[in-house]
Amino acid sequence: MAQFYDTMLAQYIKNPGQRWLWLDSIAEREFEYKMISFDQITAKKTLNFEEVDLPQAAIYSWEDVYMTHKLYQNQKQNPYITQELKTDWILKSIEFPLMKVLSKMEMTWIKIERDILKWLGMQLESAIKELEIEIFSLAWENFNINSPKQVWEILFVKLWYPTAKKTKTWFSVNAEVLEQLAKDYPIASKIVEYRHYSKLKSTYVEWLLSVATQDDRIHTSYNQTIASTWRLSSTNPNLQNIPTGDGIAWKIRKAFIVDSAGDLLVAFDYSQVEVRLLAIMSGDENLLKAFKEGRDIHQVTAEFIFKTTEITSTQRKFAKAVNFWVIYGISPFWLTKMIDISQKEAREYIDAFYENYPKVREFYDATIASCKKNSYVETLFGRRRYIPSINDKNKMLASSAEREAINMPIQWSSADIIKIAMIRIDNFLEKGNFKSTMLLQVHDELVFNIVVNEYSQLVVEIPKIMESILKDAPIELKVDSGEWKNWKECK
DNA sequence: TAGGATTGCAA
DNA sequence: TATTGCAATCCTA
Repeated sequence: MAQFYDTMLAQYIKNPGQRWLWLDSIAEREFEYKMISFDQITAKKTLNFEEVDLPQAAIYSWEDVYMTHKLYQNQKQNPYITQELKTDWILKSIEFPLMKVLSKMEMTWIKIERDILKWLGMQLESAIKELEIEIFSLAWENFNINSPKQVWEILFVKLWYPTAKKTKTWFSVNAEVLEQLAKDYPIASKIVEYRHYSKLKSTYVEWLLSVATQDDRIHTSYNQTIASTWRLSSTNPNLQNIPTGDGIAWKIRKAFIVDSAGDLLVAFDYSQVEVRLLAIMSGDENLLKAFKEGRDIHQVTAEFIFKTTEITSTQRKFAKAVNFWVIYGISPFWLTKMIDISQKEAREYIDAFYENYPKVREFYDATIASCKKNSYVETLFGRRRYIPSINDKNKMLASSAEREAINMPIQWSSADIIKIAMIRIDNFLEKGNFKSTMLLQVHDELVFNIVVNEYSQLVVEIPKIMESILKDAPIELKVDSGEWKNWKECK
């Protein structure tokens, strides 16, 4: 394997929260060296680089090379990037190889069906028009519904509706506030509906159409050094936030189609990675047992909490929220907000959870204690994140740091798992000379364009690779998959 | 015209 | 009173 190294990725892995990772920012920060900027040398881009005086261009280029090398030397001596901390391993085994996989994915364009989007755009357009008329008549005047300020004026100043004021810097009129009002005032629900449709129209339908090429293909850029969680992010367009909802929203996914007739679009997604990781990392017997028996984890938690095997759908919903709480570390207050229960009940449910998954509690206590002592937590793969605020005198800050400390090792380990899976799958496809291609990554989901005669093999092999990332774990990960003609049907 | 504030979509 | 992202729109500076 060819040797390669990336100073930006190394810098990022050291501190994913750092915002400015461009070479000139790092040079200034680490070496107090101010590099010549591109703007400077091209007189604010009025010149092409070829037109720049050769001596100047040479110095500019020399700086790039020199500083990169200097940074590389610096990183090699940095105690953080050593074998001991596994950072070196993560760079060589995950981040660097992933670069190649991502570049391939960026060059492989996903196809869309313009007509579906255009048709959808028209549907949305007429729905928006109708709602606009209704809203204006309910408000007794025309105004800009997209302007929060004007909505506020109409609802609370002109119409004197109860000031359900939820302030940040001003009065909020977001969906949550409006839905409260909607019980008594139809205009509020109309505005919510209006916003929903116009969101879909401008952010998805129109945006996708505008970034699509002549031959109806779009591609996204994956950023490997943006997220403070070491996850990927996607831009131009962002394909990681395409709606999944049930209404008109899901029709957007219908527009993502196969490359050529006969192919299949297949999505493989990790099922409940976080809870499985919690089981693996805490070693909790009851949690592990539930997974070994292939049981529905929310059902199992519900049985623990409500001490019966006859679980209603509401009880399952509650249990699901409790599982959610534990993984994300949200407060009991939030739990009462998500499901309609008292704080006392929320406490009881949470206590019941810990009672029945005792090692989860131990794991959390140990994680928090170690974070308090060392100011950092680590993921399964040894990525280290410093959370000094855990020892802050400010109680709010400290407790939010505690939540972060228990949430991070679980949630962020999954970012590595899928990255490793992507590298292995790419290897597998390359070695076997497969024509099928990896198209998208959406945090815990991978989408492929699969050529029909490779289907039977890949639909077995890809999940197999994804599920076996953690070799010595007591339980395997689980991947759901299926065959489809467009992305919408993947769900 | 740039950028903050608000809003809402995903995992 | 969970986290991380990207993008649209409005509106002020």
